[in-house]
Amino acid sequence: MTEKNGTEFKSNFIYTMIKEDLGKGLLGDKPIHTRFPPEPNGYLHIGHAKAILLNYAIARDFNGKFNLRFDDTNPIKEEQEFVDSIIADIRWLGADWEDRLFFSSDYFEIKYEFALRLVKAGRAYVCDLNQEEIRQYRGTLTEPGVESPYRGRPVEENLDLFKRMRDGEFPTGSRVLRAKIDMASGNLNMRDPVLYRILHASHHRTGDKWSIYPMYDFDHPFSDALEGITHSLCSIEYTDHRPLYDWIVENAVELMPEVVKFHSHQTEFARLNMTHTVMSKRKLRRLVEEGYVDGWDDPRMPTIAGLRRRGVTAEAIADFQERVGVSRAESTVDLALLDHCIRQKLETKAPRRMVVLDPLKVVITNWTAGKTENVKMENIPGDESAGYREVPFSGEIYIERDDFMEDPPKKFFRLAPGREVRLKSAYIIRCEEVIKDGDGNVTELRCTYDLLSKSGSDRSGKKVKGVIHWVSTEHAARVTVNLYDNLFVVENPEEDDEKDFISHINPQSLIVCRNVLAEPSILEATPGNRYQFLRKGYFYLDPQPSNKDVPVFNRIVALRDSWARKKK
RNA sequence: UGGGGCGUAGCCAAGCGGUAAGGCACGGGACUUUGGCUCCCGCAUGCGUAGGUUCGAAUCCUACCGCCCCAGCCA
Repeated sequence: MTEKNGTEFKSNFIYTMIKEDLGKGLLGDKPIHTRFPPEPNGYLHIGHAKAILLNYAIARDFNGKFNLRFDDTNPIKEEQEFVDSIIADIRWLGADWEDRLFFSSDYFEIKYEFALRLVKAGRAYVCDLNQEEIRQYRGTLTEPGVESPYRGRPVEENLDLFKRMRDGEFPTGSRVLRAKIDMASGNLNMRDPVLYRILHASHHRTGDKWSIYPMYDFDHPFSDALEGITHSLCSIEYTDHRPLYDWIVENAVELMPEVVKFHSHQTEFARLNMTHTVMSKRKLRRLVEEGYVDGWDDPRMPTIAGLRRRGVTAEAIADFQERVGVSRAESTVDLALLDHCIRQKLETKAPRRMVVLDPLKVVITNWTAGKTENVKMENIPGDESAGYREVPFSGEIYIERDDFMEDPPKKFFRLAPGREVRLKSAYIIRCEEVIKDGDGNVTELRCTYDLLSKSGSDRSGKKVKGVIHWVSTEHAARVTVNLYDNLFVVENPEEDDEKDFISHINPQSLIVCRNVLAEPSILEATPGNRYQFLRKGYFYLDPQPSNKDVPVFNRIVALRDSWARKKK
């Protein structure tokens, strides 16, 4: 087993199936070929990432090919803006389609030819029933359908009508082309499904060339077969469509032998759901349109664009995808798993910085007035190659407000009256006096430091349990920090059908901290930089802040905090 | 009441007739100049339920139960 080739250790039903197909020589010398088929009508989210990375990984692991093909058969819903964002997102994720970027609409002409041949073969007919009538004739879940009165239309008449549909002679919605299959089938998809509808609409790629557009069930299998896709993966809800998929491909192989030589097969797997978020396009759109978030790329959104802007790495998403696995069982993955993957990838890569989010002033009373001393800090613990930096220390600093407690519980080992704590990479200080304002709020701590306790050359003999971060007041840089948290307070915002999912939004999903104090080296941050703010979490320099004067850092994910958990 | 799919730990998920992998979460401990990281330990006499076949069943058979999807000229 090697790192690059995952076929040995990835144990899921799809890999198993492919290995069997390969073992049986089912593909001849044809390489494994997958595809990701997005409809350009919205932004991609992490659920799509699962599909993208799965398809891509299969191609990579089996030395096959991976296509990107836009399913653009409905001009009314689709836009160029979305093809651009989808391409950018997939590229960022690292899935490589090489030179195989396709559009379903590229094949409109050959598909039309296929439709013609179906008609000639007597397997498709033009139906004049209106939408409502078609619905009624289709029957119900428990009752069989009734055959359309146009089902027996002669081939020549069908041919004539279908050509005239293409020529734009008839109004939108007035006629459709249907497959002649089985109106009594228990599977509604087989009750003479619509193959083409009349749509006088301008398409983002073909313009006004067409006035008929193919339906998914006709278009998708044919496009797969045309591209030589060996394994066509899709989500579970398409399971019912598989007989129709096969019907189309079998007919394509028979009727279009000059272009279709391979019978692709559809395999379904469960789509990804995650706790504390929503994944449906409709709900995500509502969040954007009703202003609950700042757009599709808001860092709280589960969109690829949102995750990217938050600072999540593509590497973490790929790791997440592999850990989640693939199966046919409906599942909702704990967001904590994604958080774990994010932290794990950043642990050894993100340089450390000291940043105080909620400051409490500390004056060191026995420090020489006006003196500044530089202390040396490692950028990444345990990684010499990441180097060191100098951080200025002085007699007035800020520490995190919650690193002090006036009346601490037994296991609290940070600062408290009379207690000692180490200032990271500097000295041990003792809290001598607590200063409060008129309302009893702590406004300042008076401490003394131990000259002998200097980090790296400690001769004090003291052993303190607590180590806290700090920032020298005089040298502090000011930055803005966006603390992002789960968008929803409940695990499953969609659980209750009665209650609008909006009501579960976390009012604290974004806390903006302005005038946050940071060690001066933070100003060296350049776009794309990720840091660990000591004891706080991983942060990403926002690539597109609204205010360019002050750096804005987005919290990617908080550090694990076993103290916070213990407190509960 | 038709057709299809799915039930293995709190959440994912291997397992394919030989006696329940792994990850996350959780609990405990060690280490620690990040209450981080790392490292140990623990965590299903049990695989939706009930029967049956078998020397042996999560795996095979039967019946039941529960959840999800399908009646777009959306994908």
